[in-house]
Amino acid sequence: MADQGITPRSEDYSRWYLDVIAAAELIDSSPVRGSMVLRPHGYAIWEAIRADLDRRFKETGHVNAYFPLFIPQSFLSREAEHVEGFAKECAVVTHHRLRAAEGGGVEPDPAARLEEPLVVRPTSETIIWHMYGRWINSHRDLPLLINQWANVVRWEMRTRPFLRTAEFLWQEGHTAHATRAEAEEEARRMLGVYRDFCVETLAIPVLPGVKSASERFAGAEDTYTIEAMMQNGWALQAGTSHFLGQNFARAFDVTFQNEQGEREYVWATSWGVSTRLVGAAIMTHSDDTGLVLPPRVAPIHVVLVPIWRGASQKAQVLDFARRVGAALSRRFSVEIDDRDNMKPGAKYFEWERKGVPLRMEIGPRDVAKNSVFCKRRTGGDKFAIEVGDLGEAFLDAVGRELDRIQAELLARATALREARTFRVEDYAEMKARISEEPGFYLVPWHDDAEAEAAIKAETRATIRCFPLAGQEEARGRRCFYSGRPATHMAVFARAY
RNA sequence: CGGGGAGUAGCUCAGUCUGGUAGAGCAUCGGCUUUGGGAGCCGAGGGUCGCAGGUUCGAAUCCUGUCUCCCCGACCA
Repeated sequence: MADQGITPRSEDYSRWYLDVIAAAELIDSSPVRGSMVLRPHGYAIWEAIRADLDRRFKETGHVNAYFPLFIPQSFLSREAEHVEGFAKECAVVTHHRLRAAEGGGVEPDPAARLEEPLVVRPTSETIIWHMYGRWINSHRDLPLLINQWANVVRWEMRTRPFLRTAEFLWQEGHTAHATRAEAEEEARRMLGVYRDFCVETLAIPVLPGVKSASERFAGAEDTYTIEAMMQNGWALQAGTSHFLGQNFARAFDVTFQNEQGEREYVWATSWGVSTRLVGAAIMTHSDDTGLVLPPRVAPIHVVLVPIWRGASQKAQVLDFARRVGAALSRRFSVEIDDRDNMKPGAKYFEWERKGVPLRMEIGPRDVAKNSVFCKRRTGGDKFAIEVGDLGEAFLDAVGRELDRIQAELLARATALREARTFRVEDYAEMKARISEEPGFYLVPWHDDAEAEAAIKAETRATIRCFPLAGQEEARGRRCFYSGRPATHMAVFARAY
């Protein structure tokens, strides 16, 4: 293993993020610009996220399905705003066969040009609503609550591992409802599911809110968001949920017969989170030593490092470690690092880099005391846990340590966000501070797209959202920019 | 897509200016010795110098093109 120097956050935050990812062997770059290879340790984090969310989706009545990767080009033009939003970043398939090229290699066979080009999905509203048109006839077919786990492609100009890649993994929920109220409720319900997931599972505090018109999803009437704050004070949109009105129903002519026998357009929502969440977790919790992961998504919960001197100790220590490991495996994901070509200290550094929440050192002294010597990835002194008869009491004790780590991470992230959330009354103050003190700037705001654009040009900060909570504070106040009566409370921040 | 930087062994890099046929440390493999916070000794393997053209007797080195990565912008989950 090469030297895994990690640039300190204080020196270069972007570099630090890339170093952490490389040192933990989460991803590798691929030969194609902007597409990343998810290595086993990185993919395992996504698998944990997916398993947890999938359970939450099913608990709220959704079912999974799978729609095709390829979308007929003509579908993208059906909804005017939608095409405008995505046209610039679509990959298009034009041929279905290669042939040998002159001078070696291969090239698309001109004789195999597709009659209609196929777009690699940047999102699936169009093909899904095409299908919904065939499935929905009566109010008895509604609501239709479908989710899919898939990859999508958006040909981004600038990419960043996990946070923005040309191809990424995500889930997209697409629901159809009989009434506006029901669809709006669904969009908000799923935002709540995302919020709960981020807080409970990823230990990331998030701010739920509504997007301003300029940040709204292409084709949506309302876009809801959860905004997270990274350690450098920048905002990251961690998930979105859209109330799509009847836009896609009209574009794809999806109607249903209501109880009075009248035909009506269907009301829609869509909502998604992506592998960006892995990046959010990394950026929120990791430190200058390397990756830190919340136990609930850590691929390995506990690593056991046996320590011995001489062959007889080795046999004794390994036997004990394996019995402890077997017991822990009943409830946790466990790794026993019995490599004999590495000293214990080197192993500690390696597992810390990889973000394993809890380490147990097992040497002759621990065997004699029937305990394990533990260290939490979040810090603190080493401490012993009695293993007893390797029963439930031991597992409970280990579980409490993991819960404690989970809670510590959430508390730290919450404290950082609170320390970096600023209430500001006038624009000059934000403009002066935001470079040196990046964070969430909560301000009274008179909604105005031009003013928003002007602020972005001057400060590079954008409206991340109008928080769902606390909008009543805007009443009777003046916009921090224009002085006009405030229509909203807005959060401005630099964003990824 | 514009501006800047970088691609040489698994990793970090030297060699490029001044063209002469590839090097170090770490990692890897074998052996011995080690193991409570980044081990030591001995030996070995490993590179069409990102790729494609060009100049030249000869190219990692000079020229042109191209791809990928990183940083800064504009665009975006």
